[in-house]
Amino acid sequence: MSKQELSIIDAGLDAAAGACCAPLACGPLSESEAAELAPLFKAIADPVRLRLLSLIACHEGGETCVCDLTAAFDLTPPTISHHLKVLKRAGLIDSERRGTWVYYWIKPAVLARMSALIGPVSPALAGTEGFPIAADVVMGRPVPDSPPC
Amino acid sequence: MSKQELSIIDAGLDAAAGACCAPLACGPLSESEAAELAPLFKAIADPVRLRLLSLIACHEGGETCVCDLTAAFDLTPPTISHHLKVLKRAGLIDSERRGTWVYYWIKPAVLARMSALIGPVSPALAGTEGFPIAADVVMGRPVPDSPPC
DNA sequence: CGACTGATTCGACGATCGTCTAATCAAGCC
DNA sequence: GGCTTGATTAGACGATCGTCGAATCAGTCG
Repeated sequence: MSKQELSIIDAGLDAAAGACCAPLACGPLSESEAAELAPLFKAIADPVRLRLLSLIACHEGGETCVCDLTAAFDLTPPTISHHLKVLKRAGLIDSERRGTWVYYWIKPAVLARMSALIGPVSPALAGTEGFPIAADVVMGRPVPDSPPC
Repeated sequence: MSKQELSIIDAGLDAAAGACCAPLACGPLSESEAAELAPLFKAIADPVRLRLLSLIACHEGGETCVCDLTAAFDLTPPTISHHLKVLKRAGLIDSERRGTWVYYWIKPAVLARMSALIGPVSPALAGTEGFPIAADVVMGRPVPDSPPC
């Protein structure tokens, strides 16, 4: 059930990323692209989910038992379960039941694409192309000098 | 008015980024770090604001008149104004009145740091599904090539 | 000054969100 | 089979969010 959601997401991201070198900074996002991208950011736009994500991401072995996650918060198990569901529906994590316990792991692909969208250029390209934003980041003001695409 | 908010944000980001080489994937976010980071993502977790941001970011000259922005949506001026305010309060954009018109421009620094937080790893790894994030060099981050946490 | 245009603030409305308790499902063990 | 433990689902509640119309503020120009 989360599969087609994922494909939709991927399609959207591909569209957004494929159009130009620096998705956000270059091509104005279309209405539909924005509509597909926004839920991804909404999924991580919560302190609890942000911490959940980082707990899962940094756990050795790459996966984390739910019991370990609930223990890290002052919230009730249902609440944690709810947040995990939100993250999973967004395609940021996946899970599997093994015996009594359920394990969650992170899916870095979507996260990386979100990162690439906001951080104007993918890290790999950054070195070769001298992309604007990385350079003028330091200053508050925009530097209108270079046309990205 | 937005000044102290900004400093708070910067402090939070510095704390989050300074603690470790790969914020999300390495150090489990503290409660307070998550509390300061989440609003940043919430600010862009809306289709309209995402489009606003991209419209401003990709506009030639680096700044955009509000009138151009409202024209790009089916929403009323007050609504656009509201979204711009949200983005500004988050520290993602700034504005200035010049005569009759108000111009907005993007502040790439915060955006770049958000990007670094969620996508701290090279995209090569991102393609492979499933496993954790080897924390390595980040795009813009001045990570001293020191111990990977 | 007074009218006009562009942008924001104010209040109100329905919709969504985050959290909880209670109930249910899943697997292991007496 | 019947407990026990771990995790999720269901339903309810208050809080926050996105949008609007109306009113207000800021400049410009007759």
